[in-house]
Amino acid sequence: MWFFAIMSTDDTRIAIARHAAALFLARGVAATSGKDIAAAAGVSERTVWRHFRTKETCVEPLLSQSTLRFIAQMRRWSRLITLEDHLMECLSADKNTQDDISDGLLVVRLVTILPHEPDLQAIWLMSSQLAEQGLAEIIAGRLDRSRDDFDIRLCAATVAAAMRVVDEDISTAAIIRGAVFTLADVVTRMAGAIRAASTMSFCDPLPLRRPDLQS
Amino acid sequence: MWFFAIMSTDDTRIAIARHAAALFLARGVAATSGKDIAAAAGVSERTVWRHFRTKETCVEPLLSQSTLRFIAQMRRWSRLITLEDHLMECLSADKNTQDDISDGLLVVRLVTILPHEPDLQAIWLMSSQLAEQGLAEIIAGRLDRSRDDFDIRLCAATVAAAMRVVDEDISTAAIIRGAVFTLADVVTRMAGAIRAASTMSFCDPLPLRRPDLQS
DNA sequence: ACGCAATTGGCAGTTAGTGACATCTAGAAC
DNA sequence: GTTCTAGATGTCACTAACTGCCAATTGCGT
Repeated sequence: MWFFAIMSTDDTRIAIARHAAALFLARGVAATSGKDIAAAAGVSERTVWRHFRTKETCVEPLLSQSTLRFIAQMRRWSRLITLEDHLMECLSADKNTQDDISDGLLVVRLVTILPHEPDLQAIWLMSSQLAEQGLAEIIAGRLDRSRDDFDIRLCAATVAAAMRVVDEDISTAAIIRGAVFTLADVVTRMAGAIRAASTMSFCDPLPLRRPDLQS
Repeated sequence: MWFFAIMSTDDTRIAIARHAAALFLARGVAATSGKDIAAAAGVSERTVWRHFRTKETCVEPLLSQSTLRFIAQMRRWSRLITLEDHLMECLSADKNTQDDISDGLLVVRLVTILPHEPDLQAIWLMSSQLAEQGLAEIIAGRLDRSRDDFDIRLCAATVAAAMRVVDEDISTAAIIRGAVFTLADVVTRMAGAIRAASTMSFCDPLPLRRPDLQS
């Protein structure tokens, strides 16, 4: 029964990620050692290196977690619903548990220090690419295409890039300039950017697949 | 006169990058040590670490060199010329020296192994972001806007993402499947993707700036 | 020829990361 | 309840990655 075992390792992974993020935010990446992260997370240094190849990648679960959750929500996007309506659901239901909220804050704060921390920037871009792959499947599903089609990959890449830019813009506006955004604000900006960026039209209601083509 | 001195350091940087790329391609990143790279490049290990923070970043000059050259060409893009016509110039003039050709081949081959080498993937994405910044300036210049405008950054991000996808697609098609592309093929695909991805219209001839607004 | 500034090499030392093996924990079987 | 077992963690020795310091070299200006 490796299922529960894996859950627990994911727990330690995310725990390490949270403490690593806090330390990176407090002192910067260079001034934080693997030993520091291990001590803060209450595990041995060996355990840190067992879960992460480098100290920078320690924050990766934090970033990929939020994108994976978003992608999982997007998978439920009905073909009858507009992008705006579904985004509204995704981003409101997103704020579920207390952990999700504090993790989201950590991510937003991390995004604001990306310009000074090139190593974290690389991780951030990788997590954006994770979103890109997920989006490729979602868009492919909506348009009855393969996720490997060039057009689908192109569209997913531009949409993922647009979402990343909106993320960065909103994060810096919120943390650096103290701006406050309502859910509607975020949905409007995100949907607008996605619509502008998309190279194929998948944002508005689409005809249902013919039943005989589906399960 | 630090000018020639810097040229020489750039020379050693690119020399190290070429040998590192060759080794990464031959044995993979994990099986290549900093000592190996230093020996192949004919410099001391200390010199490698003086120029690069990690062994993975050793290939970065190779990637950024090609994007920087492309960006430099794009800066000369006249407002009276269509994207296709200027791309034709950029990509044909691109194949200038023998070094440029072999470097380009190295880059293309590196792109094909990105899926197996996550560390190199991060570098690749960073170099795509470098292109993004350059594109932001170019697009801003064409549209008389600031490179910091959200709309400009958004457009630059989507265009850079599109170019990256085309790069990846063409590279794998060429190396893995042995496809052959003419200059016209590449220009057509690249321009098509850029046009599809662009969120603002900057690809076609634009009215000249009024002379009194310019130098 | 000399001096200066920038680059490089050598080497000691620190930090990052791995391998091998013992220990611990928690569910499964009896 | 005891035992068995698989997976996670800890300990420790070790290699690879990387830094600081200082001497040696290079290349250009005077």
